Amino acid sequence: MKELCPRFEKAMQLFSKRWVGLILFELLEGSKRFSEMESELPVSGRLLSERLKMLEKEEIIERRVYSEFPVRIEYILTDKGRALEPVIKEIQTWSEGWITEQELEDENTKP
Amino acid sequence: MKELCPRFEKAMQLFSKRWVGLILFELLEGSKRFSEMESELPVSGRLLSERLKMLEKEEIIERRVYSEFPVRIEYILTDKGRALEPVIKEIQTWSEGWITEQELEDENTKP
DNA sequence: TACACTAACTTACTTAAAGTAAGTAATAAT
DNA sequence: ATTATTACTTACTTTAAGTAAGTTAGTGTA
Repeated sequence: MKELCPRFEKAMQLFSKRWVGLILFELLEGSKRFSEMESELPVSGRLLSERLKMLEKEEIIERRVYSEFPVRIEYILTDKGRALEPVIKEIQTWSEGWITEQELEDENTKP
Repeated sequence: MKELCPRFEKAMQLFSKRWVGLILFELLEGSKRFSEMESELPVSGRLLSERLKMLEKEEIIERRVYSEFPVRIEYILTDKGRALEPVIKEIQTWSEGWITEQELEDENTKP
């Protein structure tokens, strides 16, 4: 196997984990709480927790704890995370230009 | 659950399938044969076949059959597929700017 | 005619990741 | 003591990914 760019491979490994793109999309709007993301995305608490932990480890997001009642925890993008904005923007642009109404309908009539 | 852009969601669904990004990266270099991609990427024939079929269905790639001996089959990006170039480029740019040597080493010493 | 060669897949099976639902921890108000 | 609230965990089921062996179609060679 030929070696392709290992940095690109690593980045794709991140992106190809489910929900990562949508979580980043959410956080580009500003910092969010766990429960906000849980209600805005069709992701379960279990996976959201797992992904946030991973993104924190990768230093793409930061977890901020506010000792109020009840406890408030906010997730916010780091510089490394904010640097992903152009990627998300390009995916948006592409999806708006190339994903047809038909394709979306097919999705919705699946179950 | 709030409805976020369904086109963006659909696009992320595509990207968050393993190997899709790397297959597109390969095909941006030009048309490729099944065996070429199989040897250049650490993906098995089973999944490569599955992903190519999916990308063809999404009209991102085209499958061209040349009746030679032995049969030659080439995969090539459609306009819709080539329109993904900026996405791939932005991921490359990000990965070059933000993925550290350290992170890559950690990966390699995992097993 | 039979056997071998090649590229491009398939099929059958194992392992890992994702989805679901119920449960826990910490804190404070009643 | 009981309830409320947020942010998770744990245990379990289902789906997707990984591995390896097998199949198909068209030649070409003995």
